[in-house]
Amino acid sequence: MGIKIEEKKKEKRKLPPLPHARKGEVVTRFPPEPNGYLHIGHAKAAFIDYEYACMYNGIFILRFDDTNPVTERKEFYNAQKEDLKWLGIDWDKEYRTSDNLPKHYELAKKLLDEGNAYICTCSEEEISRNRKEMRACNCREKSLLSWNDFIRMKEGEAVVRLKGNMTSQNTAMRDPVLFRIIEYPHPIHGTRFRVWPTYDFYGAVEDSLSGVTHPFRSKEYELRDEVYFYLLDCLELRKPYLMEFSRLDIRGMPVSKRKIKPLIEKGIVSGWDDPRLPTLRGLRRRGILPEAIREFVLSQGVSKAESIVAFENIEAVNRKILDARAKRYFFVPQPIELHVEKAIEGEIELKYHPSEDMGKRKVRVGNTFYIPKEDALKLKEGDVIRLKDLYNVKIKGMDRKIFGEFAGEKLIEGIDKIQWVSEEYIPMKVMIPSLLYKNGEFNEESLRIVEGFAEKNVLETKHGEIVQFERFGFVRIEKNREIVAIFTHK
RNA sequence: GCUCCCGUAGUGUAGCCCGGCCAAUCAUUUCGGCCUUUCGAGCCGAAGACUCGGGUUCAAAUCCCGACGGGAGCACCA
Repeated sequence: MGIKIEEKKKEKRKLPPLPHARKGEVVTRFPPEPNGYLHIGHAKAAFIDYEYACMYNGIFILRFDDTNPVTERKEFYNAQKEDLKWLGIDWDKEYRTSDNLPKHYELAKKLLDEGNAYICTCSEEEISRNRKEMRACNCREKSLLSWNDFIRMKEGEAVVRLKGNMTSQNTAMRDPVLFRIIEYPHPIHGTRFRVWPTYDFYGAVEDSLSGVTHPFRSKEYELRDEVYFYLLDCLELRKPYLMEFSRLDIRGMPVSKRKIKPLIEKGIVSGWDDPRLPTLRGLRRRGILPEAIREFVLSQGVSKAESIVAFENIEAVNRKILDARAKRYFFVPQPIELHVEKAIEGEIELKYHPSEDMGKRKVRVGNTFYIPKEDALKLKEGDVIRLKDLYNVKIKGMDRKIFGEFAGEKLIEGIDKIQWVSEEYIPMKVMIPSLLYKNGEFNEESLRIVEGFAEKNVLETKHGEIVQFERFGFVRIEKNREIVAIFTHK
């Protein structure tokens, strides 16, 4: 019975079954645009795609939707791949949408030839106005321009539009733009292409051609479903089973690139990896584990219901995973000196973990210690405290420092056990990130710094290692010019 | 404004398609207790929800209509 419960607990989180899915025949895809760093919202999409492919022994494709040369940047192709790998996501195939442009052009000609699309020379404003007024422009029926004319035109002079339905209730169907001209070098193809497809075109076409059976996208595309299927009908292409899910929203934390970018530009946060940010790099610096992100993100499910989650939910998942793995060290915030008479001097051993076998560390102790100010302030003469894992100390008096006396090694029940450092300490700063916004307003205290002394053994940690400072919280160690810790959570 | 989507405890989520076994799942949170040489983890217990109003039905969280609330779209951006 006990075993059964344990098995159940360890069982990995699962997604609900996929409609119309058969083992071995599911193909999913994650299609980021290489124009920025991935954030937790991307992680949700990527995990849903990836997990479903795994669940059905299917194929998972990584596709770079790099069809807007103005915004794509070369460095992000790799940065995004690194972030996905960090999450523990592997893909079976990888390609760029931009590599398929010749195929897209072929299909565009087909649409034009068969009267399902037309070349429109109206201005953006005219197009917008006509859409609002549900009116077709002259280009729609009377244009004599061909694909070959189009590709010789200048940026802004003309676009290819789908012949949808200008009187549709769904504004997305009112002749959406399928191709536009952009005179701007592409990070991969340089000036090889000038005509670029829009999302409505390549999204549907690529899903269909690459064999994707279950494409997922976030809810804001819902209105475009009709375009998606109509286009594929015109092109006589296979129609995948399209599904939508709600975007991830975290209270007090801007998730979208749109909201994060200005914060960086204004210097409100230090960069894309600022630990206050829900970018994958920010979360990583903060000590959030990829397993926790997966667990959290999948717990949100694939529903269309909008929600604003609290960051505590991520922390809770993370804490449980971390607790079993993180080594323990002593860190004393705002240290106050404690002088102990009749102290036992020498070298002692402390366990790295209370229950897991991780070995021991050595600490030299003399008669001088430091304990946290917060604990020191509570002390009165005559109190007996315990230096955790060491011995008891009776408080004799205090002025600037505290004076105490050795009071036995035997554990006394019910007294405070306080973490400490001996004279073998290193000064250390802990950065404490918290929510960027509170009640809708910028939180001036979103990044606090606490100074203190850590036991010297912290020097042995690796850059990026996550440890627990006992009674203080989990932190991730960064070793650059100096050694600092970033607070993860309690 | 118009159109579409969504609405289960403080938070998130299962259930809704195929009405009854739902006096509604799980997690988080909060509060008790146990355990523990950490303010962490673990264990036990408690608190707490079907937005509202109508209708259909023997029976509605589940189906229908309406209201209200939230979100999205109305880009040559995805």
